[in-house]
Amino acid sequence: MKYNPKAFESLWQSKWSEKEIFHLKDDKSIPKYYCLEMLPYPSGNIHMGHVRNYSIGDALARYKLMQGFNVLHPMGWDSFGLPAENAAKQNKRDAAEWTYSNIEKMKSQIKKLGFSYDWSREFATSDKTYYKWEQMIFIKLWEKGLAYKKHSEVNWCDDCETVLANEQVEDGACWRCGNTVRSKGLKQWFLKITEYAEELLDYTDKLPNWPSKVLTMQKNWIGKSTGAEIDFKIVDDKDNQTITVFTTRADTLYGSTFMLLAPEHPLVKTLISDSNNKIEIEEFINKMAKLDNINRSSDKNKDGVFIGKYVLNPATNTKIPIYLANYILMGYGTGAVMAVPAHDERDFEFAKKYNLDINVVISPTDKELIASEMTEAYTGAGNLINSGILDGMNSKDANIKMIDHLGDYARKSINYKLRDWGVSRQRYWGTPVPFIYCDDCGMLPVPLADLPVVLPTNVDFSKQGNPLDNATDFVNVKCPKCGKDAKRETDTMDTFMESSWYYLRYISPDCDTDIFNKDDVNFFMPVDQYIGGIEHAVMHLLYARFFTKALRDLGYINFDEPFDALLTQGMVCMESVKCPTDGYLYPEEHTDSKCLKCGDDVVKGRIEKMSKSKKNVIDPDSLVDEYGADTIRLFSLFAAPPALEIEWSENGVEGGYRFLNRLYRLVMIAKDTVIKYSKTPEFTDGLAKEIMQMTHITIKRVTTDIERFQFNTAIAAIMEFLNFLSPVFEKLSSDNEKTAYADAIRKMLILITPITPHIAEELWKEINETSFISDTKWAEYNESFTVKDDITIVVQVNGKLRSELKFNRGVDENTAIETALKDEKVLPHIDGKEIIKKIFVKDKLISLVVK
RNA sequence: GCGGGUGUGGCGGAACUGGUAGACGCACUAGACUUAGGAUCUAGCGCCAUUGGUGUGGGGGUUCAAGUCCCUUCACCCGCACCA
Repeated sequence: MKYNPKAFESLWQSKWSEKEIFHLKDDKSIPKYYCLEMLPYPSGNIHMGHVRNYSIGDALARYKLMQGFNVLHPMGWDSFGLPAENAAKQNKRDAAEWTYSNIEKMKSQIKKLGFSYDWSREFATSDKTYYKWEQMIFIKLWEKGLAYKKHSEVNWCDDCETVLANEQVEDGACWRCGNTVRSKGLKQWFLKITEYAEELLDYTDKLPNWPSKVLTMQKNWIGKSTGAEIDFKIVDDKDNQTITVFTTRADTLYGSTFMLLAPEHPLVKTLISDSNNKIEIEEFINKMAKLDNINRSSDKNKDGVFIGKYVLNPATNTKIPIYLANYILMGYGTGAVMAVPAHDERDFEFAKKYNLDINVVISPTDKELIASEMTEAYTGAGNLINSGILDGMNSKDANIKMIDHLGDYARKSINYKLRDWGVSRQRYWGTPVPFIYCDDCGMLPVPLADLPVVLPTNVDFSKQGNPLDNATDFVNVKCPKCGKDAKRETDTMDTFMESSWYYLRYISPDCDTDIFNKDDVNFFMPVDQYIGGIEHAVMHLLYARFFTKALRDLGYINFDEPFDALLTQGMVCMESVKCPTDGYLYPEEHTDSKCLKCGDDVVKGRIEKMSKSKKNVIDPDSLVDEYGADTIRLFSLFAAPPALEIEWSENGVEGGYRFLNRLYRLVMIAKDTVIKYSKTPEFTDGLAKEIMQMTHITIKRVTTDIERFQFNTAIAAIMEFLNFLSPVFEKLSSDNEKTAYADAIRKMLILITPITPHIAEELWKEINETSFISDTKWAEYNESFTVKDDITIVVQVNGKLRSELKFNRGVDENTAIETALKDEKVLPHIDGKEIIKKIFVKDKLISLVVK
């Protein structure tokens, strides 16, 4: 009678599927619970990160189902993207064929883990029945002015031959392939996410169930600064032009001794037209133009050039020189800055390099600043000096007064770092942007009746660039307005578009009359719990929030935020082994200490995120074959709380397997008793009472632990319960004791169901239960049964633990303290001393202070 | 540099509102059973020593009582980074 998961796991999976017990119920009177895990990219194989993500989600979804919620727990595939296209190119396989066969493979791997997905809602985002509606959303956004096309400098990856959103550039490199990103001018589609900057920021304070880390990252990404725009008159300008700067420190205007412009600033061309060092200036501009944004900002050295012109500082009315500078970005603010070298580090460096005036206008309280002696800018707080009307004020007041004082020359202004989302990709395997270009009628959306614009198959990958450009059948089209020959847009959409609204489509995946069924979406949204990796903190999670707000404003939905609660699970890590000469090694390439390739000593002990390049990947699929799904699920949840990283440990997995073995053995030994004694036990005394107390204490612990996602401690509680029950079986004598024991076993199986559902079903069947344990009602506890009668009161003397005393619960203060004062372990510490304080904490502790 | 986080046995980690630090698991030690097995069971297991002392990165503070609260300091991890 050995635990043999292979004998029954797949059997139960088929039964669940056959009886559709995880399908959403068509009944809006049942309270809903939407549990969602981030949908995977179908690379072809699941990895441990998936297993962990889905084990967490599944434990929660199953728990909620057992609690009686109508649980929506879907799964699908984020199936557009570059790898399919690369496979098509390299292996001459059709991208769709490659993608859908990967989906089949991954689906069978996921299914072997026994997750409670409602597979009837499954879709792939590359299905035309999905992206049809994405095209419709795109057109609706365009109609509302939230999608537009413009020429722009974009981040370009030569390796992937595509544009990257700002969010997809990491340290100047492509987030996908790591290649250095360069700037390139292209006509591009954008979504106006900046229109929602303020609301997206505002709501970061209204998402209490999101990790603060994610919210902070989004806040920083949106990057709001409140300040002012100030106009500076250009000296001796025939057109009386002004240059507008953005500043957050209008209070320091008296200290502004020069102005800085971005080399691309639109006024530069006219300003330098009659300059006598025009050649030098143009050289500088060309040098900057060659460096792209990324390379320019990675060089922290200050570089600039004087353009021979001046503006008037509107506060001091003095002439100050205009420079071009490498660190001024055209993309932020107005591309022009009032430099205040005394109080800005960058401006200070620049002033030192070019020998420009430094005027102190903020005086710290503890010292006097002397411009000529300063070695760095003073950016701290202080009071205004050398600032005329502002003298003596603090920065905040001075700021307001300055703007006010300047009248028409200044106005309050808000700036964001957030840029509009560039969604054009010059790639094949993505959703076609549904637009048509007609020489006569201009750019037109594809009529809604003609959607979807279907991605063609059999495109030619042999030429450089976007294969769609050469797909003549696709490109050549009649103008929907005038009927003449026209061309299709060949840009496809960023794949983050698909993941921005898939959670809505799950609710009515077969809806063929609209994007989704609005009533159902309004009922089942928002997602109650979203679970996924922290790597999506900014990109996906910000885009999805934006989509939700945009769809709300288009009238499709009536809520503001898509995800009520977010859980970001930690990484799955594993020890890596590195050889000084041969790099990372697979397990079979080294012994305990030596590299089998070259004989060098290996470096072990570094725990790193599992990745192919570090050769420290464990394949979940083969682990499932070896131990069964339950063991893998159990260990994934037991090793650490969900938010922390876990270190995969073979020994730890074995430990989980042993536990399931012990569970299986005990239930098989006790099963006849469990079957025979099926009534509710009476809460009396002795062993029966003890068993019942332990049962109810465990139910309480597991319930509260799952509620706060502490699956590790929930499992620990069940382990303790099993450790308690195992030796008790042989001690059972009375009927009530046996009834209490049988009840305990049943409850234990219910409690473990969300974590290890297969063994729970199997043992449930063994004790002659005919229903599925998976949709059995969750165990409830009686608070009064969780309270034990005998308690231990600890005695501290001067804060040190001296004794433990047994009492009945509720013992009164006097009795307890009197007993403590006579206790032989306490006496030596109070003998001959004066007791100056006695503290009594009911049922817990006595603290004596003696002198 | 800015922002966020984490420091508890040999290891992963417990400890709700301050109230017996180290639950549970791994590893380890000893023993039992043995057709010798990396199975199972029993016992032990923070550190130092003899009663006892000491202990949650370091230092200080509040308190009868601090892993938990306050100040300070160190180390590591993550995110952003010339954003005016």
